Amino acid sequence: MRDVALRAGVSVKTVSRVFNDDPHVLPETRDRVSDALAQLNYTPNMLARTFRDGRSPVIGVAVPSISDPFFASIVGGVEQVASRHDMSVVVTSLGGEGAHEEGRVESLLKRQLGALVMAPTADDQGYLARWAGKLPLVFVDRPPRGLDADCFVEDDEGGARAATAHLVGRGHRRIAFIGNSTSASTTASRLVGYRAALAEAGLPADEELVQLSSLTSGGALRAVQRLEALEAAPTALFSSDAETTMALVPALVGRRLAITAFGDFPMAAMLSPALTVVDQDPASLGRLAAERAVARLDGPLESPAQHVTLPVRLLERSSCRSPQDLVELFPWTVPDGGGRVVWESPRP
Amino acid sequence: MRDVALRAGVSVKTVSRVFNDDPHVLPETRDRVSDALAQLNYTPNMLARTFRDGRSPVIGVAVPSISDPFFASIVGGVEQVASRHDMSVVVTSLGGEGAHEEGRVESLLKRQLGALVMAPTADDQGYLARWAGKLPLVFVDRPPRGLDADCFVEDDEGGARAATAHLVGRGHRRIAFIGNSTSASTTASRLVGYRAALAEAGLPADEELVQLSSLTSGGALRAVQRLEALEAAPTALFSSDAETTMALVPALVGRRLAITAFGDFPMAAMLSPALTVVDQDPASLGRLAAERAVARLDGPLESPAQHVTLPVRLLERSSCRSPQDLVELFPWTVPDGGGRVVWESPRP
DNA sequence: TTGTAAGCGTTATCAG
DNA sequence: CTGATAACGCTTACAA
Repeated sequence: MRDVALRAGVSVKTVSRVFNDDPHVLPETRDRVSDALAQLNYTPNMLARTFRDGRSPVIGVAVPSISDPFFASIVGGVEQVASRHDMSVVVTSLGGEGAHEEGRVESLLKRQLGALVMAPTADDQGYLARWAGKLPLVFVDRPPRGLDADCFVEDDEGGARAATAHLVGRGHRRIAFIGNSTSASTTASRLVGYRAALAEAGLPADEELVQLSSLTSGGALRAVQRLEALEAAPTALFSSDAETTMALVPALVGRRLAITAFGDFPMAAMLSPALTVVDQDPASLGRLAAERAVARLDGPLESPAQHVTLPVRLLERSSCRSPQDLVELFPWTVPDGGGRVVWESPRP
Repeated sequence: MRDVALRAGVSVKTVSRVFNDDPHVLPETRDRVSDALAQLNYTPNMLARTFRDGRSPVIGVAVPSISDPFFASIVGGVEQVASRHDMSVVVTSLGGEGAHEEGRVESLLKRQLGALVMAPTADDQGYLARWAGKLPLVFVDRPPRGLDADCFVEDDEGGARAATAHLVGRGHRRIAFIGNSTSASTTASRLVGYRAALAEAGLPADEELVQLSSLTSGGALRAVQRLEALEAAPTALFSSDAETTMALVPALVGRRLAITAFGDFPMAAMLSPALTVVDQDPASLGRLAAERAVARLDGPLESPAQHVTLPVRLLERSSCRSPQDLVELFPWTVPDGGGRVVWESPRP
C-alpha cells in the first residue's frame, strides 16, 4: 500500500480512500491511484483491516460432525446467510463425546470470531459465560446448559410424540425406543415425547424397551437382538435420530417390525419399505441461527435471549403397518457389509 | 496484556514470553505473571498474532456444495488434518455453475489464508496464478485448468470403465450413460472410461445413450423416459455421480434396468436392489490434500506440482442382473414425492 | 480534498 | 533474564 501511495504520489490514506470508495477524492487523483493499484496489482490485506477493528467478519460453526448430512446442512444454511453478509464461515467438528468441545470451541473463539453458532456435545456450556458479552452465541439443534443464549431447536418432544402415537394408532402396543446416549439433549426430549405418547395411550412405560445403543451398525444389531429376546418383544420401533436409523437399517434386514424415525435422510423414501419419519429442516435451522447472529452483531448484544422451536412434520411413508400386517423389512438387500469388491484401480 | 504486565510488575514482552513458554524466564517471575494472567483471565488475541506474522493458520476449502455428503466428507478430512496442526478451516460453497467461483475464492484468499484446498466448478482457474506463489493451492476431486498445481483426484476413467465393463460382462449390450454436465471434469473422464469399455467390448458408441441430465429428480425422470423411448432402449444404466444417482433412483421405481453408479452414498447398500457402485474415499481425498497443503507450508512452496490419482473400487451388490434376469427396481417404495404429511408441530 | 499521527495486540530485535 | 522500541497494514480522528 505504501508502494502504491508512492507510485501515485499520494499518501497511504488516499489509497485507502480510493479503495473504500470514499467520495471525497478528486476523480483525477482517484484515477492516478487506481492505475498504481492495477500496476502493482495490489490486494488489500483483509487480515490487517480485520485486526484493526478487532473483530473478524467470520461466523464460527461448531457441530458434532461436519460429515454428518444433518449437520452439513446446518453448516450450509449458515454459509448461505454468511456469504450474503460478506462473512466467512469457519467450521469445527466436536466429535460425539463432548470431551473435546471446550478445547475446540475456545481455540475458535480466540481467533476473535464475529459470532459463534453451535450444536453442543458437552453437558455444560458454562465455560462460555466469559464470551457471552463479547460476541453473539447462538445455539442450534440443542439448547445450551448452564448458560442462557439464543437457541433454535426443533420440536423434538412433539415430533417424537406424534411418531410414537402414529405407531399406537396402527395398533402397536409394544413400541421400542432406540437412540444414542441421552447426553444429547435432543435424545432426552424425544424420549420424553415417546413416553408421553405411551402414557396418553394408556400403555405401560417398559424400560426394557428403551435401548440407548451406540451408533455402529454392530451396536444397532445387538440392540435389536436384545429387543427380540424380550419376553414380550416389540412389534414396532421408534428410532430417535437419523444417525441411529442409518445404523439400524442394516440390522433390520429381513425382520418384521414397524418403524418410525426422527430425522429424514437421503434415500429414506427409497428404502423398502419407505421410512415414515419426522422431517426436520436443518438448512433453515442454520439460516435462522446465522440471521440471529448477524442481527445481534448489528444491534445490541444484550437483549434477552430468544428460544425458538421450529415445527417438524411427520411424513407418512410405508414403514408403519399394523402388527397383523407386518412384512419383512428390506427384503431385497443383501446384508453383506456393503458389497463385494470385484475390481480395484491399479495402484501406481 | 498491558494490564497483566502492569499487575505483575513486568513488561509486556515478559508476559508474551510466559505465554509462549519461553524458557528464559525466572520461575519466580513466571509465577507472578501466571497469577496476573489468571486473575484478569487474559485471553491472547490470536488475530493480532496472526496479523503480525502475516499469514493466518487457516485452510480454506472451496467446494461446489457443502451440504452434499461427498463434499462434506472432503471437508471433514481436511478439518481432521487441520485440527491436528492447530489450524482452522473456512469453507465456502461455490454452487454448481462455476459463475461464482472466482468471486468466492478471491474473497477467501484476501483473508490471507494459510492454504487453499478446492474442488473447482469453473472452466478455468487461470485467475489463481497470482496467488500460486503466495500460498499452497491444492485441488481435490477435479484438476485445475489453466494452472498447474497439486491435485488429488480419483481414478474416474478406470472406475467408469470397470463399472461399464461389469455391465457388459452381465450380458448388456445397450448401456446408457447418465451424468450431469461435462463441465465437471470428473464427468468428462468418466465418459471417456465408459466409452473405452464399450470400445473394448466391440460395442458401438451410440450418442443417443449419453444423457447429460440436470440433477433434479424431474430431470432424471425425463432422461429415463427419453432413453425408454429409443428404438433400441438400453437395458442398463451407468450413472456418473452420486448426486445424479440419488436423483435417478426415484425415477427408476418399478422399472426393469440394471444399474451401476460412480460414487457410493449413504444407504446405497440398503436400496432394493442394493446398488453396485464405484466406491470413492472422499475423506482420504480431503486428508491427503490437507496434508499436502501443510507440507508445502512447512517446506518450499515451489517444488513441482504433484498429481495423485487415488484408486477406486467397484463394489458389487445386487443391481446388475443380466438382461434376461432383470427385475423391477425399488418395487416396494412409493414414489409419492417423499411422503404424506400426517402431522405437524403446532405453530406458535 | 488531502495528509499526519496514532494506535489496534503481538512479537523480534537488540540493548541492558 | 528482562525491557524498550519498532514494526506488521490499515483506518479513525483531526489538522491543514
